[in-house]
Amino acid sequence: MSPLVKIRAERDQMSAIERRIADFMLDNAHLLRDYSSQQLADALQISQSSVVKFSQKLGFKGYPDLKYSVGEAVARASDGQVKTAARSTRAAARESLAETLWQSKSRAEEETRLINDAEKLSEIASMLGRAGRVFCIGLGDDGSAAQAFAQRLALLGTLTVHHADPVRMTATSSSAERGDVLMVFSEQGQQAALNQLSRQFRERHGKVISVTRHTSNPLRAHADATLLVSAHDERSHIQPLLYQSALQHLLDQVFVLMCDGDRLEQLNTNLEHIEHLLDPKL
Amino acid sequence: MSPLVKIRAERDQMSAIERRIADFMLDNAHLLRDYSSQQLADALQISQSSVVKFSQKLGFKGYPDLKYSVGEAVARASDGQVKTAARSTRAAARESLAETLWQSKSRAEEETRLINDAEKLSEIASMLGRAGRVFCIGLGDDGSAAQAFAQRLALLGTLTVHHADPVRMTATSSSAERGDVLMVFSEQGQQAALNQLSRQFRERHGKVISVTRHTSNPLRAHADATLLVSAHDERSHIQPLLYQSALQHLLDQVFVLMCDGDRLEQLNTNLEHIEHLLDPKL
DNA sequence: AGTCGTGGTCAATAATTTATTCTTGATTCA
DNA sequence: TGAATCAAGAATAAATTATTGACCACGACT
Repeated sequence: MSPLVKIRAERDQMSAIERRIADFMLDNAHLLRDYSSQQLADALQISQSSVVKFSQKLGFKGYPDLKYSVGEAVARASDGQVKTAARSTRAAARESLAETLWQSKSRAEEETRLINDAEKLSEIASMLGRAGRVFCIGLGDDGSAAQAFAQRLALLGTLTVHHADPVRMTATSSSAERGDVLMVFSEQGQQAALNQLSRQFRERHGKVISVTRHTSNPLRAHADATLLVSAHDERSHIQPLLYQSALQHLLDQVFVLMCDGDRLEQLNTNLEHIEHLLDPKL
Repeated sequence: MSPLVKIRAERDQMSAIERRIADFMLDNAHLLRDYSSQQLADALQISQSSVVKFSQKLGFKGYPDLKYSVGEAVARASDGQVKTAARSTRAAARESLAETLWQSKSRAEEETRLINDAEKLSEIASMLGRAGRVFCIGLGDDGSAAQAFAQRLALLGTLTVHHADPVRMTATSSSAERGDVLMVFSEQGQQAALNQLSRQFRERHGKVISVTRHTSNPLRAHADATLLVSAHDERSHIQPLLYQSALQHLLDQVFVLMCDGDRLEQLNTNLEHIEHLLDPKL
């Protein structure tokens, strides 16, 4: 996987200095060839060891290994540019909104995929599958996602409750028991009310799954399992769309993983019921 | 120029040892990443300095520079292959759920893009922008999408109401006036209640935008403008995911199209307000 | 407040890798 | 034969990279 995508994905939970390095590399990937770790450190006014540590944290053997990898990525990328640029400039200019927006979503999806490995998703899916009751909560856009997911779970035969209001949720969750699961949707993970709710839920021996942006945040820190989303765009009206899209894809995966034998049957039964419910109304 | 081409070109006038190095690089270009100059020398039973001199003779700053350059060349060369080779055999089988599901979504998006041309979307965006009031309605999954879209519109400063219940909606819409817009979300477009609501709305000189699957259906037939979604999968638990994704993308496009000067400003103001609303709760 | 632990940074330094120098030996040509 | 040239390797210098240990900041917990 491209190191640049990886850097982008991890950027959010980096320290200030690491983020400086990340930004520099993202901005000047093509110049990296001429930088030793020391020169890079000087350029950013940081220590050389920080650069090395940065490289290792990302999973590379060391700085030269990262550099080599970035070189490959740049080569690939600029190669691709040649191909598309050759497809006449007009074609690129007339690229529809649909296409560019979808590409942005794809990027977000890729970043998100990198930070949620398959085992973790399976684990979460089975956690939800085994759960006695599942509670979903989230505010604003997160609330929509939470609600939609709750409905999907319900179709699979899992007893699921959705709340938009943390206060009422508190009342409900005070009856939480071992085996119950709480899914908390909070992009920034900074909602005091939700964090408190989570703590309370865990005290009653319920499991908490957090769904947040890939930053270090208190909600995520205290959850039994975490779903992480990475999505970036400098335009404030685009970024939420990317976040929602990546989040939705993550939830869809969990949903699909839960669709095994029994539950799939249950789902089909429910879908039939719904169809019957609507059909006669013609 | 690719270093590999250069090496091949000069190979004929090299000394025996240089030729050994050249051959090794040409044969194992993709493995070079893991070789230091010393390791390469050991592998070929020659001295490390010979490797360095070889690099310099070819015009590179030194061995790492040559190595970097070979890395680029390999990346470029294998880039094209990867795209086609990855399609076949085991690679496809071991592709993750995330990837295959996203590919399905991409297909659905593409199909959907083809049946909603850009002009139509612009037209719908401006229709919503000019609207006095906007009403959104839908049942089940369609309801979630309708609700989320309504909230986005509201952030843009457009007076928007969401309903999940057609009966209550009837009451509201009886006050519809010229300039109002009704968006009806109904995958199959067969909901009698919604169709009747649409008719009633048009009688009161409101505009109706239908959002349905790309089939011939009564709802779509009687709308002033239509958004169409195409998404197919033989698996009953997958298809709704694709439908939702393609639908969401379509709505996102309309939203983005509406984000011009004034409204974008309004959006940013609202987002700030929301942030303020949440922050102090820490 | 206190302090324990954690995580991040840097300076110093160790380790590794790369580049240069210098010597040797082989070859050529006057 | 002997001077000149050049490739190659050994030794070594230089550079780059990696690790260590000390320090500080911050949050959690008492």
